[in-house]
Amino acid sequence: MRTPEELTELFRSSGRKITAQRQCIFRVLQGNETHPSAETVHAMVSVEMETISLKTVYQTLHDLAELGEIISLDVGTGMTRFDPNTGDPHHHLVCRKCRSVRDLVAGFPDLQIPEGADLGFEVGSAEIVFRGLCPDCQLSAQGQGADIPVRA
Amino acid sequence: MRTPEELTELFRSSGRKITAQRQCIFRVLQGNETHPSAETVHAMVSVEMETISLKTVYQTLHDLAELGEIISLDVGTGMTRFDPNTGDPHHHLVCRKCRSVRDLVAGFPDLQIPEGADLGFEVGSAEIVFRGLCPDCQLSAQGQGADIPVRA
DNA sequence: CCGGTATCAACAATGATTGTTGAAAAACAA
DNA sequence: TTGTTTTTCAACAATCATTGTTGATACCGG
Ligand SMILES: [Mn+2]
Ligand SMILES: [Mn+2]
Ligand SMILES: [Zn+2]
Ligand SMILES: [Zn+2]
Repeated sequence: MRTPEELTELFRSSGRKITAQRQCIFRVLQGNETHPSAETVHAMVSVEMETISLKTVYQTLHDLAELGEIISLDVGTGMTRFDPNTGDPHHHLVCRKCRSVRDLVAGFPDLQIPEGADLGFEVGSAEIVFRGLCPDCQLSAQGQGADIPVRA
Repeated sequence: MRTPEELTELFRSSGRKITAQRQCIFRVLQGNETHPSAETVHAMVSVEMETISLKTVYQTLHDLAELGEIISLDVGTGMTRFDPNTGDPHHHLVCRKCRSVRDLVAGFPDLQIPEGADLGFEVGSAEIVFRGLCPDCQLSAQGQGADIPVRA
């Protein structure tokens, strides 16, 4: 994702108008590595703008995704997560307990599908989701503690 | 997943009763490689039993998942898919257009996370989702044709 | 300044899934 | 066979993330 300033320019040049809400969302997303959901973005933005609506957040996130400035992620946590890190291709670590999502910056160049194993699919991309326990949840996982079920 | 006969025994020995509905679901799942959703299982079972309720299908699928006989999959198609192939670990090919899901039986033993890249996560499993176009959709993809958006 | 967006609140709707109820049917142990 | 327990069913309502709607107000930008 580009800087809020560049996004401002991009929005304008793509026929969109610049509002305080949108710029606030730009700022919140900038450098954010937590892969927030729309709700989470809304909560963060609400600190600065108490009256911003969740609807507006969804709209702006969709605009950003449409422009390729953020990526919509579905890692099975029940809510779409948004990722401003569009620069380097990467994979994700997902905590089974608290559902936090972190980047895993590693190549894995060996995702070549063996001859004939692709069943005729024309494969365009591959995503790896590593599931486990984040550092925080390892501490609080003394003995018991059920995982949060993955979506429904 | 075991055979319908073995599942019948397993259900009984786990305190569950055997019904015509459940056995019908066992049969439909047996050897099914399409990763059906609950709705799809319901549709298939309905051919034999017109009055079976979707609720019953959900219940039985959950029982089977609880017993480890099938796996619940979330590959971003909006509906949970069920996989009776619990024998060999494998990954999945997902069609961007029709959302069909097929097995990709390949090792990928090189999913070792580089030192320090795991951010302290205690990683238990890794799933790879390959996205692309299935053979059928390659044919009907002459020129245009929008992808079905991934969940929401 | 003016026209077109954007935002807001408030609300309804979606779609997959789960919960509830009460009645009827079936399973199965004795 | 009988009696207890489970399961199923229909018909609903509820959930949760997300999208749509409306009408009024605000404000961006040429
Ligand atoms: Mn990421
Ligand atoms: Mn599979
Ligand atoms: Zn955690
Ligand atoms: Zn397809």
